[in-house]
Amino acid sequence: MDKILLVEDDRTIVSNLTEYLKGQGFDVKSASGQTEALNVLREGGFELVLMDVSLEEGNGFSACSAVKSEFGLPVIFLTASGDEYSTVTGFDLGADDYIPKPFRPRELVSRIKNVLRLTGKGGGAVVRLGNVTVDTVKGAAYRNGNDLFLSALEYRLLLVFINNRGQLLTRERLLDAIWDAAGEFVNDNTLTVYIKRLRDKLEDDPQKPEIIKTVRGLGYIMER
Amino acid sequence: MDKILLVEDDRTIVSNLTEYLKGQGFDVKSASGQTEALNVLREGGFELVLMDVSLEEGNGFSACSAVKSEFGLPVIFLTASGDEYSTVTGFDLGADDYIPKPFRPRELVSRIKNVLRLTGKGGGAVVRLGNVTVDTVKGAAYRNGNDLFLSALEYRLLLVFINNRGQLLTRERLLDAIWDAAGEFVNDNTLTVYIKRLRDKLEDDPQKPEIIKTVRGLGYIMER
DNA sequence: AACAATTATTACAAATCTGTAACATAAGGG
DNA sequence: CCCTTATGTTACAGATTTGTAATAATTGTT
Repeated sequence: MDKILLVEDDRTIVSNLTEYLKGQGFDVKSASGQTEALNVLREGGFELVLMDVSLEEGNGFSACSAVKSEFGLPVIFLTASGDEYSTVTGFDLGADDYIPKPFRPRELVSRIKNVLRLTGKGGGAVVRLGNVTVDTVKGAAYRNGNDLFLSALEYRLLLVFINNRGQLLTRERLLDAIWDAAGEFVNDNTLTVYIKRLRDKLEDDPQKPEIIKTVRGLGYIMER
Repeated sequence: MDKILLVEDDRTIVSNLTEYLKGQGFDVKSASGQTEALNVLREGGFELVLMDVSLEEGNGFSACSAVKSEFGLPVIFLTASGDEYSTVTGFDLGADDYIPKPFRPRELVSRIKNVLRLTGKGGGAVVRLGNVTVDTVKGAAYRNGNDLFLSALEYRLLLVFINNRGQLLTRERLLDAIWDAAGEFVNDNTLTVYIKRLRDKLEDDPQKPEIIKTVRGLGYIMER
């Protein structure tokens, strides 16, 4: 399960939170200060950092930047001072959420899961469409686990559908999204051909498309 | 600037928040209930929905699912009841943040910007590297605003660097990330050539790379 | 059923991508 | 400074991508 680092110097809080979060299925490590935190992070495998901003050495904010820049992990601030200044500055420094103490453990878990989902850590950033999986972190699409080796434009076209799932996309809008944005002028049929190429790679039965559907006279739509 | 829909039936709150958010550079529209909200959303162009969960018709939670499924927009709940139940359920239904009333306007703005950043709406999901911009939503990279037309593999290689910024990446790791994952066996020099191709497109002066740096004997690193 | 309009399919050259090899240059150790 | 090794550069052939055109199939409407 997701591995979390808790940066907190209050032994009681550490022990309580650790126990609670472990009970919720997280793998929890702790560190009592910034320096220790960075050392523990180097052991690798962490998905998120929970950080008390009332830390003695430094002010927590600088530690946040350090975590972000060296490890690229999401950070949630826990703080006693629920004042406006801290909130704004915390977010400005790249905190992904901010929870004033006292907080309820269940809310903490909700927010942890939420941040993991939003940041695409903990197994996110992947869109599933039937047998097809699109991983925008890797920039690749897979079908039944096999790399589809989409061409650059096929991939871009697929992203347009994915980012507008459930919405009808007109031919014009699709053409604009891929070709016109670059100031190209292409044959109208180019889109039709690309739709076919995508379907041939994505669909189980390209003759009966389930992923990219035609809405005659209007355009195409990707079902959710 | 970012276009936001405020769903709230209290006229006073609507007028106060609208004014404040407009002052912060947001384009704010409002709706007093779920049905109206969905109609307004159909006018298009929205980036985020702020939703009061103490709405009369329905309970706000179902409206959240509707917004998510039909428009794919991030939703922030505003609520009078800061109770645990609402928080958990709100996140479960896909809310991207949850702000109990009363809240400070500045905190609201922070959280809006944060959600826009995390969800990649509002011009987010874009990574800037000097003159180069990578938009993983569009699946494209730009230099001074011009599409670089990276090939599929060039783009994938770039993503590996971006997702590991500030970390040293060995040749082996890079080769694995792009080629070995697909079970390919390629010449070791293939990577060197791709590094050059990327640099030729990304760097201002490919002879003096600033974005992808060589760490002799160890690998390559993308600076932050 | 006949028709027009839309969408799908196929095939094809030109452009680009991809991997390799051969050669060039740069960096570090003795 | 010389030598070795790592990295950079260039050029090339084969594969793939890309856009177009010609043709076929489908759909909805008379």
